Amino acid sequence: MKYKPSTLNFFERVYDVVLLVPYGRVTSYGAIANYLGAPKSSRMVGWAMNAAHSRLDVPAHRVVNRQGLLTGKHHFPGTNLMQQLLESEGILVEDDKIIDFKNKFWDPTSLY
DNA sequence: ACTCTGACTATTT
DNA sequence: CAAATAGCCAGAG
Repeated sequence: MKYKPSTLNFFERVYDVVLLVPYGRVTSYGAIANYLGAPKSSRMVGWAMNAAHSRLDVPAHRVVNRQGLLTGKHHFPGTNLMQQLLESEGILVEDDKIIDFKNKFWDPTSLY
């Protein structure tokens, strides 16, 4: 079952996927984009996150780049809120990088 | 319709 | 390993 390639729900889809991220786990923009069927639109995911700021309470802190770096931490209020949020979920972060990222990584395609 | 931008990623230097 | 480059796509002015 394929989704419409329309960009109509692009942001909504991103929000849905982020909301599906289990507690104590993180995912990457690319993974979300890939799940949406647009592995090349990873930047759009980040863009959606930017818009998510004005949207629902999207746990954007659970979304990091492929290296496990908290690239979007500068978009959060405060200086290290994102890191604190992650640490409060049991995710260790050091130097803006998630420790044992590979183990904490959650891929939406794993839902299958 | 055109141009610029960006919370990315993979590849190359 | 760090920095630079190119590809990529959709939103905003």
